[in-house]
Amino acid sequence: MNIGEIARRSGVSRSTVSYALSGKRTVSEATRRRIQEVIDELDYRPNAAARALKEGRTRTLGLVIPPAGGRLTYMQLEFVASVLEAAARVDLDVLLSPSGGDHDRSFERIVSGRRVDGVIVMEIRLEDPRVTRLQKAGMPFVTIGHTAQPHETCWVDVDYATLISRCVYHLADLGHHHIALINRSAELLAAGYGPGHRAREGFTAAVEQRAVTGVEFCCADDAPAGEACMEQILDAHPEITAVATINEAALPGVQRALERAGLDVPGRFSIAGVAAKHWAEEFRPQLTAADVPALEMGSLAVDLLIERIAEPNAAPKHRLLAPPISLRSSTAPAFAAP
Amino acid sequence: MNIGEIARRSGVSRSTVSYALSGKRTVSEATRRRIQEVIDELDYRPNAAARALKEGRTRTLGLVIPPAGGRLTYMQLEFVASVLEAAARVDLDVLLSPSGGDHDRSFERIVSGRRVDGVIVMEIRLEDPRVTRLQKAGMPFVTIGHTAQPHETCWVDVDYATLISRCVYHLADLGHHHIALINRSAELLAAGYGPGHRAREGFTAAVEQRAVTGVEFCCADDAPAGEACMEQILDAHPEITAVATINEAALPGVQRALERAGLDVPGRFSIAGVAAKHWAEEFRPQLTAADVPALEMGSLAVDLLIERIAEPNAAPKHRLLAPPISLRSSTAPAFAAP
DNA sequence: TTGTAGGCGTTATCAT
DNA sequence: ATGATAACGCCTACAA
Repeated sequence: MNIGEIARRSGVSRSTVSYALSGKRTVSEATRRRIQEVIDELDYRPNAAARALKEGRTRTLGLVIPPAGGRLTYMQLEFVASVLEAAARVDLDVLLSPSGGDHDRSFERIVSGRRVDGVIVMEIRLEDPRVTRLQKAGMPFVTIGHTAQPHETCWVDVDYATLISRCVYHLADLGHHHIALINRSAELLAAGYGPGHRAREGFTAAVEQRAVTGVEFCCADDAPAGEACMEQILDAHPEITAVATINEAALPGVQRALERAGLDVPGRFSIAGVAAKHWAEEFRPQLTAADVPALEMGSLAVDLLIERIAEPNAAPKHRLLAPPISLRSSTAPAFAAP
Repeated sequence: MNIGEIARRSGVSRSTVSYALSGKRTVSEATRRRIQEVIDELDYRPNAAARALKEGRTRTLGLVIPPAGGRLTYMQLEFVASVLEAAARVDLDVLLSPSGGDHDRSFERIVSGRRVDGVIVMEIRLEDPRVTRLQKAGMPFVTIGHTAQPHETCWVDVDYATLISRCVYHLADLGHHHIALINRSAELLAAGYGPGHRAREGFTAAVEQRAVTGVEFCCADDAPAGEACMEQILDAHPEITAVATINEAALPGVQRALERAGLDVPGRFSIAGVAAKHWAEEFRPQLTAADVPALEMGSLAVDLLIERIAEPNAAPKHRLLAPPISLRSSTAPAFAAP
């Protein structure tokens, strides 16, 4: 089914059908209705490829997610969902590319095959070959997280430094003098993963400012690692009474280790962090945390990208989000031995 | 950058470039190399829209996932990841459409806009308007789960009836005489959600065959609902000593309710179910469960779809998977009061 | 071994 | 208010 067939059946020319559809020139009400009837009957819809070829745009966005191997965290998942939703709202389709590195075929297809009008890239590293590639290809893009050259590109990010600082302040205010940071994995940090580095910075700065002692632990993104990490903390640093964390996937394990050690939260041990709201509320007791606004970030990223596609040469825009900390039930004054 | 430019710079005609790329006719080694050099230099890649228009296929698959509102379970997430991976292996892109109902714009764009060569649809209902729509549009598709007319379509599914039966047999063999089924939500069941219905069938049949008593509970897909449901079971049916479940998302809540009730698993209470392996292993103690082979299902679905695209009129193929139950640590002989 | 030319389905310019 | 027509970039039958 194509526009020619619709034209034939409605007894008009193809251009009239096209204009009736786009509204870019006036079409008499009578013919418009006749055309619409035929269209409805055959449920015709313009061929996307032909339109893309002619218009030079695909009405499709690319979303580059971490490679399929690693599991998505709830935060990432929520973000993907919100991008899909925001794109659907403005009638854009989304092509997913699970690629981390540089020479990924699916990534290459998307950028140099002009399959999409713009790209959103998740889980950006401080030095990220994908960003370089997109810049070179002249493909509009927005990143989630930013590189070491933040002023050059469009991005949306969470201000992990500030948020972790706030967690530390909050814990210090409650009388905790020895605080641990449970960061993301050492590999991720070594690879230049921004949130990990910025959490570290915020932690170090806050700890110093409040004159409490702070120890950082790296931890892989899953429950068993969280359990092991928490055990190690309790074992090696019995003086520690509170943790701050950006590693939401480790939380169930952290929780388990504390339970096993017989440490009541928050009576004997406090936890504060940065997490998806859903995750924070599943924690028992519910987690005092900065609720990462993943939903908002997704639609923000889509908005920025659409803007950038429209004006590829405008100055890059960024948004650094620092959501407030939601006080829930996982923090309390430091336990004072009777 | 287009094929004409490559041709110009290599001093050959466009067709020669095209043939050099596709290999569909012999090109002298010398010109082939010259062309390749130019291509590498400009990193040219054929425009996907032009190619799709000419060839009548997009080299893209559609993946219809549950609408963005509801959260994906780990099983679903794993499935999505495996579809992406399987598609990437054969150089196909994947367009995601989050749509449940019938008149979804993104779904319509995909099917009647010829944006994809075929579609994989998740979370099929027994009567599913999307299936009808795809059939009417003549779009090749594979469903995850099947409708009430299973012979008419291609699908991959998990044999929930058999798996839940096996769970019940296992529990009965251990001496449990009163067993509960924690099913998915009542709304889902009412909407004709196949897995829920088949779990029910398998449960009823197995309970009858082993002459034990069985009670079914519906439960929403999240931890709080699981907690409430488990509490209700313990409260209303103190004789029950074991549950079988297909509701993996409820498991953390179930676990919590049992802990709070002071019921050791598996000493005092046994649990067996159907879950993503990851989920089963996160449960404490690790869950005796049929590990849903989500990864395998994804690549199976992609294979079936590719086959169907190639032979749209062949007899529909199906695969009903019944993975074995992995014995872990959540089931034990029924507790005998001393 | 290589070149020429037509058409895939749209949109948009020009003409009526 | 509407029609004819040229292009978008690619592939491929046909010609040389």
